[in-house]
Amino acid sequence: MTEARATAKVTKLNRVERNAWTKQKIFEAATKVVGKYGYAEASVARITEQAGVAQGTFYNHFESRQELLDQLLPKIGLDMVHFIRARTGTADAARQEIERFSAFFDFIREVPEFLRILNEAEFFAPSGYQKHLDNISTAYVRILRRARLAGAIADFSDEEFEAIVHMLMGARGYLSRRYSYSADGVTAVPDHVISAYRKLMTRGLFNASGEKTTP
Amino acid sequence: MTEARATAKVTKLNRVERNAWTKQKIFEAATKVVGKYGYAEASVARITEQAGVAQGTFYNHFESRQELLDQLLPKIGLDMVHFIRARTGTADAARQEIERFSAFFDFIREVPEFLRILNEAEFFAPSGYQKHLDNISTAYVRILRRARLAGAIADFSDEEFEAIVHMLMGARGYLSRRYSYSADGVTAVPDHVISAYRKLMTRGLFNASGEKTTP
Amino acid sequence: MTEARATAKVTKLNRVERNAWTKQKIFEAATKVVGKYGYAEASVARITEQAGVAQGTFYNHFESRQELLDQLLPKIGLDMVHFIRARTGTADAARQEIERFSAFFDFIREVPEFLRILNEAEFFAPSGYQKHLDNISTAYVRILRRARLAGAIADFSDEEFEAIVHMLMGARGYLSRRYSYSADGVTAVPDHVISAYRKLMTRGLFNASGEKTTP
Amino acid sequence: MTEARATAKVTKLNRVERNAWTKQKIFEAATKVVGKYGYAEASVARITEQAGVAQGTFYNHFESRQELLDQLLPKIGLDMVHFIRARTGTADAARQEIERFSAFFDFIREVPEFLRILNEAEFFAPSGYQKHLDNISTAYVRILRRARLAGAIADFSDEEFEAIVHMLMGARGYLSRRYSYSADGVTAVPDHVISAYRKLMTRGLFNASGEKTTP
DNA sequence: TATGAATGAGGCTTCATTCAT
DNA sequence: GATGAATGAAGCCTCATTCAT
Repeated sequence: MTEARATAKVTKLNRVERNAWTKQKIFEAATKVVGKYGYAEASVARITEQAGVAQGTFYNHFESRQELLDQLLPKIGLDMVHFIRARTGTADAARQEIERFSAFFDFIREVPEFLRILNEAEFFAPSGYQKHLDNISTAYVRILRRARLAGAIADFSDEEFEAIVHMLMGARGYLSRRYSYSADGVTAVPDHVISAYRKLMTRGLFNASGEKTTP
Repeated sequence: MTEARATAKVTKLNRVERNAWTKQKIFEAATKVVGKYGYAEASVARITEQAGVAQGTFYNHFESRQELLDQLLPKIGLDMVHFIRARTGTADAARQEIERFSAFFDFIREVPEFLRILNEAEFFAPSGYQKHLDNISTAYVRILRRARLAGAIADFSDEEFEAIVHMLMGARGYLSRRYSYSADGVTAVPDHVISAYRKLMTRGLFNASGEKTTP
Repeated sequence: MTEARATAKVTKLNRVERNAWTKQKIFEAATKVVGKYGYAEASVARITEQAGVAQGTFYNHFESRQELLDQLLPKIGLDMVHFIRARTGTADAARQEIERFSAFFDFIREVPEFLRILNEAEFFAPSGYQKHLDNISTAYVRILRRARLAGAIADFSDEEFEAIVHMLMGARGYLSRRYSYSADGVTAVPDHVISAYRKLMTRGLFNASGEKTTP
Repeated sequence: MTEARATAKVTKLNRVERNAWTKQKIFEAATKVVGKYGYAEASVARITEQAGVAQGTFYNHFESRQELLDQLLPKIGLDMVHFIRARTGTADAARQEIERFSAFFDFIREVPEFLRILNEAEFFAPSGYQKHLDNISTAYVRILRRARLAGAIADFSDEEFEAIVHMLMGARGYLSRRYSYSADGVTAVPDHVISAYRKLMTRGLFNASGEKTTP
């Protein structure tokens, strides 16, 4: 009895693992395909071929093509959050913002598919996009609030924070599209872009600590 | 102007005029359809039906569906430039920027289709999108340069201007999507959004003349 | 008539005629396919192949596969009504009923596809089936009423007529399935079937004029 | 009895019993599913889900989906025969026929799935349908023969009996479909239907003893 | 130039059945 | 015997584009 149960458990675990692995394969294939061809060209046929499974298999793991597409961005978005958090030091608030800004572009180079997945999601995976936006927005506002508490930001209301965060996200998006796309991959963001961002932020948002104030 | 032409009667037109008239009808139909359903749903069948012409007629005026889609944004984009220019006064540079920012959202309410056409163009009409971007970007950089010449902006290089412009466009796009969409049309942008934008600009970009500094 | 048109040569038809001709081809193909394989196996691919047109063409003439299937029975059903009417003489009511009964089976032999199209329609083309049923039922009830007026039937109410009609239709369906199907087509109904029907009707429904009353 | 077995607890069954129990569960599930959704929607997935077993399990008990579907009607058909027999009294032949007719509709209300299973079987489970037909037909003919022997029916040959039986079955089928289906279940057959049937039978088939003309 | 039917590739999804565990 | 993921064929439908009238 005990033995039987034991082997049953192992078998089941194996099954579960196999299952998860297949799903993971499909996920990765989708990431690659969407990253390379965009959502519009990410047909189930293409994804499953890339994953090396039959088309029917797809529907053992996802209700529909859309369901997968909607899960794509939030999943990678979390990876991004962790990545950026790990790259943010303990300097003052303004400097941390610059670090986050830079880390965002570092992540894009690390996960080249991310950019396209992010940018197109709004129209091809709206519900996934919304989820991602909420994830990022709330985290970001929390950061700004903390900075305000610490005295690094003055004169901005919570509502204004939310608007600011949308501007920042929008700015990053635009910049990344303008400067990071290239024929064969993603390149570094030019220095002048970062310097422009720093100026805008340190002067416009933060209590100018990020810039060496000329005496 | 689009509207004027559109509402003109179809009376006694010669061959050339009839031709242009038909093309114009298709253009307007496409604007409506894309504005309402998005590029993805803007099939040739739908557009020609809305225009009241046969499907085949479409290909007498456009090489392909994509060609029309690519022309859509640049065309309306110019309308927007004119609209904003007409709404910009002669105040100081910082105030003018705020005026432009507001005028942008006014235009969105005036031409409700614009928002969707603009936002989706990046992915469904990339070449048209690029053209629009260039149009706007060069015009905008020219404005900033003039402001710098006039002493309203200091300390920004031409390259940085370009980056700034992209950030501004990105910010507007995000904000418009966040605050302007609504169930039955486009609503006004909340005041706190405009105030947040003003603070960011007047402090971060311009030589703080846009804010009345309380003594 | 359907047949006449169908076999007409395709010589110099104008647009409208060509269009109707194509639709007719699809109709006939569907009749053949459903008659031979049943609705379930009547895929659009099979029908269009039989019709000699592309699959896409199908949807220029019918909204959906179901729409065609639903039109099939009522269309042939009308042919049947005409056929039976033409074979009904001017004898007394009871004899006419027997004539109709026989003509029904004659029609089945004339249009062998009819049987299957009729029998399966209830489940595969319910709305078309309903329409056919209404067509037949109202016509039949009218006939019975007239017979009652003429004194050939007594003692049946209108409601009972409706029930009777359903029984008659059901009986025919069953009988046709039982006796008319065969490996390579449809065979004649045995005499004893007709005689059984006659007895049931002339004694049960009509005022026994159809039988030579033994003195 | 089916129901009794179905609701029995799964306690302490040996191998053979467990096996039969599983098969029975699948049977019942199929009955429910086909009764509710029809054969066409009765996918193996749906049936096994309803039965609470894995899809693979299905194929340990049935060669194919079709095999199960073909067994469905004959099985329930026998239940029906028993049911009707139990409700048939010892009155004269004509009255018994009316009793059977009524009992048929009673059974439909008792086992609501039966109607759909019966009606659709002809096309979705033809071999099962044929088997059922043979079961019923032979039993019915035997009854009529006995009535003839007893002098209740005259003037019908054995072959004619068979035709009559098919008519009766057809009539019932039609009537049940016409009068017994309803939005939320099966309703009683209207009185005028039964009266119409009685008239047809007592006059057309039997030696008019079934109708007592009240003076 | 205008028309609109014809085309056929390609998309998403379902499903009976198999098979390794 | 039970399980359930994997398979791949097949189904319906959409749509940009072509072409004869």
